Amino acid sequence: MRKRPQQQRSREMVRALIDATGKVIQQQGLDNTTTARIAEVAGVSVGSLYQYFGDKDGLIEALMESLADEIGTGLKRLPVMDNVDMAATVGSAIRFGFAVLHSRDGLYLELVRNWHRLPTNRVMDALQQHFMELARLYFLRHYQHHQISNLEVRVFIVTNSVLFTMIRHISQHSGLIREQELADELTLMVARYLASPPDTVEESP
Amino acid sequence: MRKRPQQQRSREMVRALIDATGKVIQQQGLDNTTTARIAEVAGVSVGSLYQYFGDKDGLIEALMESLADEIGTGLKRLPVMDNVDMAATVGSAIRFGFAVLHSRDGLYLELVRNWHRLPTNRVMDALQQHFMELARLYFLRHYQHHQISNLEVRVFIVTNSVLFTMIRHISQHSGLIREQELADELTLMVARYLASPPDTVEESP
DNA sequence: ATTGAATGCGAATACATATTCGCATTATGG
DNA sequence: CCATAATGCGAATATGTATTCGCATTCAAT
Repeated sequence: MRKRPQQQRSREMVRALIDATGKVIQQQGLDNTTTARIAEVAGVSVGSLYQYFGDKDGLIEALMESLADEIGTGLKRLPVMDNVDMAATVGSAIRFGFAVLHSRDGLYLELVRNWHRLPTNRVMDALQQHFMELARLYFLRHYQHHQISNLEVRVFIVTNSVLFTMIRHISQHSGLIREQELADELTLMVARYLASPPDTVEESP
Repeated sequence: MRKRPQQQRSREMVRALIDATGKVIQQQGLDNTTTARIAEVAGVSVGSLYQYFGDKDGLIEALMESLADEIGTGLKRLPVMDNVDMAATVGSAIRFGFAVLHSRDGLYLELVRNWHRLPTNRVMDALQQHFMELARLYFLRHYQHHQISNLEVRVFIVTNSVLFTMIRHISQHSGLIREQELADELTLMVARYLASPPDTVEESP
């Protein structure tokens, strides 16, 4: 952020600009998101935009940071320790994921679709770290008898698998597969995987 | 393709342009891939480029088509029916996936990273359809005793999970997780999932 | 009320890059 | 060889968009 807003009106403008950025990305897509349009939607001029954000990317970064907070808050509310049942726990996390992706009229969807050219990494890593923490707690509580030595790898796999399967489903497969079924199947896969002891592969029957 | 190349030299030029497109995307990234650079690398002029390709996207489409063939050929060579063991079969498919993503010096990686704004869908769908076919055959052969009613959903989940976990690993996590371990764990997850009967979730111990 | 700092403006500028077009060169059939 | 079509060229053009800058307006302290 180029300059720090000091007065009331400028703080409001910064807020309006960040909100407008989200709205424009959600409505026009990331590719058609221009500084001109953002300023217009925010009801300010392009010039003012550059008072507080070094460039367009700075604006987007600020948006991501704002959203990261939002997700963090949501994650902390997840009931992980209440359920003894692994599937139920995983299921609630997956439902939360779907809810986030569907919220804000597709803004999250557009952002994660373009994760590669955005500072999505910070959010993704935060998310993974959160799940890592949850998983650690869960296993400490319920699975003391068999150590999961490679929990990090498993959380990495599970996080990415679920996230991108959801995204692909929402953005392409509109209709052929019902979301409920997808959620159930994802839950099945993840719960079985996480509950299985390491370095053991079932033989085929 | 705007015009059909008739003479020898023009057919060679079209080939050179497609190859150059791949090379430039791989070396400069999709964002910095310009028609000027493509023409330069191909050793022809921009004007000539537009003789045979309506626009830049047409060129990229031609590239994708060419690569789709390459993948299709590779998939047909996969030994699916030889192994009775599910994990071995899944494992060989996953190794094939890694091999493709690593081939061509990161070209595939850059393409799939930007899957959303490219005609990757055709390739993705083809890939999924292939795996669907393989899965159907495999189950017909080895799992006649329990029907997998929702094979489509499962193949959808598995394909996307594996593909995007690989991509995330190759592009971000360079080092923290070894590729061998990731492949093994993915195999474990997928094999267990595909082998499990539908609508059944293990209770926690 | 005055004044200097903070804020706001948006036309003008800079830049990157896709696409065109008139002309030059090369191939092919007779 | 000639005539005609096919091919090839690349400077010039068109377009979209990020960023700047000189001037106008508003705030806040005295």
